[in-house]
Amino acid sequence: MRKLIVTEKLNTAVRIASILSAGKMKRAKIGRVPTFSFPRDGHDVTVVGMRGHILNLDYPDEFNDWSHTDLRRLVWVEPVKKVTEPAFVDALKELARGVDEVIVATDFDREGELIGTEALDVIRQVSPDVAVRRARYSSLTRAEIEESFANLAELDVPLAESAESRQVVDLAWGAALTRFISLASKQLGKDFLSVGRVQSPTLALIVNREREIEDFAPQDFWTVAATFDKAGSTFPAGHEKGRFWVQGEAEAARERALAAKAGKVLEYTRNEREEWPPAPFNTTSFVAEANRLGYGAAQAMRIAESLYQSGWLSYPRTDNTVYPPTLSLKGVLQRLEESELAAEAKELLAQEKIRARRGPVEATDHPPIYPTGGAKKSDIKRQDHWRIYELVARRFLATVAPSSIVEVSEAKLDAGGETFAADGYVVKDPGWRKYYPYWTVRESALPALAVGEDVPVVDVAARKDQTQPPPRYSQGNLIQEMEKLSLGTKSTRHEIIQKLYDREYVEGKVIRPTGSGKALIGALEVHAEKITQPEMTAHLEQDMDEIARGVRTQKEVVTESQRMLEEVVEILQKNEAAIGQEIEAALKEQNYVGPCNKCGQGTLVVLKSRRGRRFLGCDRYPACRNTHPLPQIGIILSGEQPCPACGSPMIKLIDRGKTEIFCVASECPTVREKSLIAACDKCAEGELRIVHSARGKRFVGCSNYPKCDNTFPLPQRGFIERTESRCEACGHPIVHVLMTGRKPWVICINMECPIKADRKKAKAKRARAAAGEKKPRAVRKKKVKPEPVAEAAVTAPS
DNA sequence: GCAAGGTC
Repeated sequence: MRKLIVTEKLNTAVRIASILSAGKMKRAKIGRVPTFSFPRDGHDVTVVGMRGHILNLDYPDEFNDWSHTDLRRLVWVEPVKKVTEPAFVDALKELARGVDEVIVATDFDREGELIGTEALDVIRQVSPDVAVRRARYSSLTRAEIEESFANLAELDVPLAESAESRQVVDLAWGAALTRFISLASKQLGKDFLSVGRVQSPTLALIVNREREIEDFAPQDFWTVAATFDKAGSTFPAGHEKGRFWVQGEAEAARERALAAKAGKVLEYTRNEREEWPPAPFNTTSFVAEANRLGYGAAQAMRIAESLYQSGWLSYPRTDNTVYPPTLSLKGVLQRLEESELAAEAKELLAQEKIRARRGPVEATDHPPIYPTGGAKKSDIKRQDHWRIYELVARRFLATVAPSSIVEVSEAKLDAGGETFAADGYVVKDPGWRKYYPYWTVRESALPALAVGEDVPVVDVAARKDQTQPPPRYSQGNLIQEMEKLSLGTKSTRHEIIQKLYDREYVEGKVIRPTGSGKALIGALEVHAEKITQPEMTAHLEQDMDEIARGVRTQKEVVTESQRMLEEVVEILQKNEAAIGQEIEAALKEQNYVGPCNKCGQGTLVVLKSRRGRRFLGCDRYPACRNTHPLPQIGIILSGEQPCPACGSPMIKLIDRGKTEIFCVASECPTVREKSLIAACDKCAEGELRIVHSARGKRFVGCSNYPKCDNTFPLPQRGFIERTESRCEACGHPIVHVLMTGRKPWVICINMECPIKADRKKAKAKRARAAAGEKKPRAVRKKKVKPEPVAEAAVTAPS
């Protein structure tokens, strides 16, 4: 008998084949698709792994023309299944020939059931009467795989249908509303505007937060803080009341406390407290943490997937925060002994018992994200990949490390009838913190006090403060909020956020909605509220459960949804003109910078080149061909006022909280002044200026480019200050690099400067000497910060 | 040129 086992992905195919064949499977390929064959119990068995969904729902081709499709009709069109992975479909068809039994062994979840059904549909085209069984496993351990293949079940048709209902509903709502909004606002082709069950409520979160910030009325309040002195050590204590809303009351409290000269200790406690290690990483917590290091959600996932593919990390798409008992913590530590973190791994291996922190979510999909191999920096060459690997490896180390022990003390003191609270927080034993340096703690000392004793008052101060609006979302916060609201899945949330950026609905590291993002949500809330609310997902989930339980049919659920959608489309169409105008106006305003400084008739607007680079151009193109380069990072807004020096429009650039206004004209004296380094020493015609590459890196280049190709690299961080001096050794310009809290760094811009070569040699010599003496060198941790900020006006060579 | 869900 011939049996075919179909899995969801290559990895599980390899694993299942090697378990069932005791490692003795034969590898082959059909086209580009790997297969694994072996004999078992007298049968010929072949395992093939797919690539997730191999089919996708779409409308028949005659509905492809957006401008000529009646939307109310589109709502009721039955979508067809189109092949998205032809190589896998071909391979399945070939494998289906002469097969007696198919065992669906895709992931044990709703989508897995549908993915298996898709494969089966293809197989049945070749072998209509093939027998079908289902293997259900929730982890890829030998025991569980053996068990699931010894107790095969049946394919769960209603479960697959529930997933298919989701596909139909998402496509209908997504396509109808996306087309409507794009047509109404005349944004067609690559500039289309999209709407969806997950993306629109996510965008609404951002827009609503922005409204809260806009509507926020800050309120003044005062705080009163006293400084006490216990035998020479002073400590601060805040007034118990916290915020005083009336200045006079704060002042009165301050004066009463000050007049008292001493505070009487009312309460004093001191306790040692255990602080547990952080929980193992699931996708959400990993992305949030990587985001704190400066990585975008999509970028962090891309790197994690790449590290998974090359065997350094476990599967990065998981909800689980509890290591399964089958994962050998000791084994992982032993592999890390081969890594850059060998010393840390050794220390943790020496523990009497190795146990891990359990996280709040225990799921069976995949283990939490952990390092599957011990990597050295030379194994992972890209610095951004290395930092992600190190983050995951250190997180793992922390989860198996001992608790941190801290001493927490609290005191209450009375001074002149006013009560003050002081607290101390001191790390006694860093425990896991030693292995996980990403979270810094703020320690505060509180001297030991005795209840009833008097301590002198050194000072009492009242400080004015203001209430703050809620903060904008970071990508990390947003992904956590999405998880809380069940918006999207571990595999899609980062993609949804990326989509909001791609559509230019949002911008910035600290996420702000753009004009079009606000206008879109504004219009949808009024006319199609459902699609802006997370509850739509919750309802769909319920419907899917009911289909899976056999309480309702796919047809019932889909028809009901189509009816609602038809109503929504009707309402939208009635208001099409107004909705379109609102969004168009917002788009225009969003891209407007000022009047054209060349032709005087058109306006300068932010445009995108074919390669996605943004630049300023005149809207009278091609009559006026005026363009100006723009920084590629940060938010671009109109500077509103014309440049005082040359009268051209100005731009406001917001990047990581820093706002800068500068003139768009690269020949403007204000711009030249900011970017000028010195006269070019190569061509004698141009001058050397700070310019930015396409990827946002700054360097020094000649203004005579492309005639003169003189360039020099620059440090990517810090403010570059021009000097009049030239290098004594090579004659190139000297610049100062200014960073807060550091002395100015004086450098010659020439990388080949003989002085630098000498220094390098000396450093190498020192290093050799140190190695020769076998002196253990302190590990110097490099502080790595996110991508550089462009602080000079951009004058890229044009 | 639509969505969201898998996976690379």
